[in-house]
Amino acid sequence: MNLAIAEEKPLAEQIADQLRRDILRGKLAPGATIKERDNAAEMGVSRTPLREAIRILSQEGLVDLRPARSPIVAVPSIKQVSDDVEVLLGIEILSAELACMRASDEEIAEIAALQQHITDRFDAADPLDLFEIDMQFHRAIALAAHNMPLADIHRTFQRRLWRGRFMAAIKRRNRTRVVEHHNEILESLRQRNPVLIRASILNHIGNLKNDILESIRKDQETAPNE
Amino acid sequence: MNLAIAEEKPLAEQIADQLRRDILRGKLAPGATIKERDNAAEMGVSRTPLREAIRILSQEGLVDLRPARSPIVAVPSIKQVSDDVEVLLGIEILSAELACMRASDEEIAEIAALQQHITDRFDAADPLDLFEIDMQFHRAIALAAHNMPLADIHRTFQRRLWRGRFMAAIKRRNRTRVVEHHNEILESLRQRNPVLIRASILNHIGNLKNDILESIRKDQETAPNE
DNA sequence: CAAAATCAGATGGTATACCATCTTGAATCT
DNA sequence: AGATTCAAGATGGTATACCATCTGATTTTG
Repeated sequence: MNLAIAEEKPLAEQIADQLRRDILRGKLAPGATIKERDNAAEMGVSRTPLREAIRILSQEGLVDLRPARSPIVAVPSIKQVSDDVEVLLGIEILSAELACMRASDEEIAEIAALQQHITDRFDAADPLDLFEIDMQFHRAIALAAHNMPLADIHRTFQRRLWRGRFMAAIKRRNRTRVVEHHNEILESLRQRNPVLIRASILNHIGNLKNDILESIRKDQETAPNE
Repeated sequence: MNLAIAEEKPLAEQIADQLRRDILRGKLAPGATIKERDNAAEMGVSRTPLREAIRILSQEGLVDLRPARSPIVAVPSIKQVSDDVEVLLGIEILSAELACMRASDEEIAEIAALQQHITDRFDAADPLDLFEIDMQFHRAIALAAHNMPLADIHRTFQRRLWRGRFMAAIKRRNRTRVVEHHNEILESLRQRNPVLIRASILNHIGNLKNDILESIRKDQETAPNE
C-alpha cells in the first residue's frame, strides 16, 4: 500500500473513517461481523492497520470486541442506548452552558446560519443531508464551549446514537418541533443565559430516548444472530 | 511470548496497564519518549502489542502521538488541565445526581466505608495509599450512577488528572477540608438529594484547578525537551 | 440412531520482516 | 571557519508469516 503519493493520515485512520461511515450509513448493519482478513483484502490493505482501525471504532463504541471471535458492529441494548442518551444530554447541557460564556459572536453567527439552513430546507432537502446539518448544529455548540476533551466526548456519543437518531428523525419528521426547539436554544445562546439554555436543551433532547429506542428495536429484530 | 499458561487478557492490555501504572506513578515522566523497539525489547514482547498499548493510552490522553516521531508521555498544558478539570467536575456532578436516584443502600454503605477508612487513617497511612482510597471514593460514586459509559469517562479523566491531583494532595495536605467535604457529599447521597450533592461536589472540586496547575508547572520545568 | 470424539478450516493474537521518512552528524565545498 | 549536502542510522508505518484456539461438521462408537 505504498503506491500512492504522500499520504496524509495514517492508513489506520483512513480505514477507521471508511468503516465508520459504512456503519453510520447502515451499509454495515448492527451485528455484522468484521473479519480482519476479509475486510483487509477487500480494502486492499494488510491486517495490521485494519486491526488498528477496529480498535479505534471499538473505543468509540461502534464496534464490539469479543475475545477470540470476530468483532461485530455494535448492537446496542436498550440499557446502553438509555445510558448513551443520558451522557449525551449531560454533555450537551454542559457544553451549552460553557458556550454561553465563551462563544464568540462569529461562532454564534455560524450556529445561527446552520439553523437558518435547516429552517429553509426542512421539507425540500434530502433527509440524510438535513440530518447531518442538524448534527452539525449541535456539534457547533459543543465546539463553542472551547473545551476540546468535552467536544471529543460529544462527538463520540453523537456518533454512537447517530443511526438511532437518524431513523427516529425520518420517522417522526416534525418541522415545527425541531425548528422551534433549535430557535429556543439559539435564542438562549444569544442571550448568553445558561439557565435558559439548560432548559432548552433538556426540552429538545429530553424525549429523544424513547424515539430512538423505538427505532433501535427494529434494527435488532432484523440483525443477524452471529 | 507464548511461554506461560493460559493468559487472561490480551497482551496489549496487560502492557497498557503496566505503562499506565508507570506513568501515573511518575516512573515515566511527562515528556519521556516511548520508543516501540526499546520498550518492546525491554518488556520481552514484540512491537505489535506494545504499539496497540500505546494507542490505548493515547486515547486515554496519557500519551501523545506525534506523526513520524516517537510517542511521548503527555505533557499537559495549562489549558488542557483546565479543560480536563472542567469535564471531570461536570461528570462527577452528573454521576452524583444520578447516584442519588439509583444507588443501592449497599453501594452507599461501601462509599461510607471508604470515607471511614480515609477519616481513620488520614495521618497514619502512606500518602499514596490514602490518595488511592480517595480516588476510589469518587469512583464508587461514579459507579453508583449505574451508567457504564459515564463511569468510563470518569475513569479516563480521573486518570488524566491523577498525577497532578496526587502532587497537589501531598502538598496541601489538609485533613479537615478533605474529610468534611467528603462527609458533606456522603450525607447528600444518603439524603438522596441531587441539589445538595451538586453543591457539595462543586465545593469539593471547585478549587482543584489551581491546586493542580501549581503542581503541574513544576513538572514541566523539569521535563525533558524531547 | 444418538452422542461423543476428532479433525480440518477459519480466525484472532503475536512475532518478524520490510519500507519510507526523519534525524543527525560528518564530510565537503565555498 | 561556516554553511551545505548527503549518507547512515534510527524510528514509526505497513505487510506478511506463524501460532493457538475456537467452530462446525464428520466420523466413530455405544
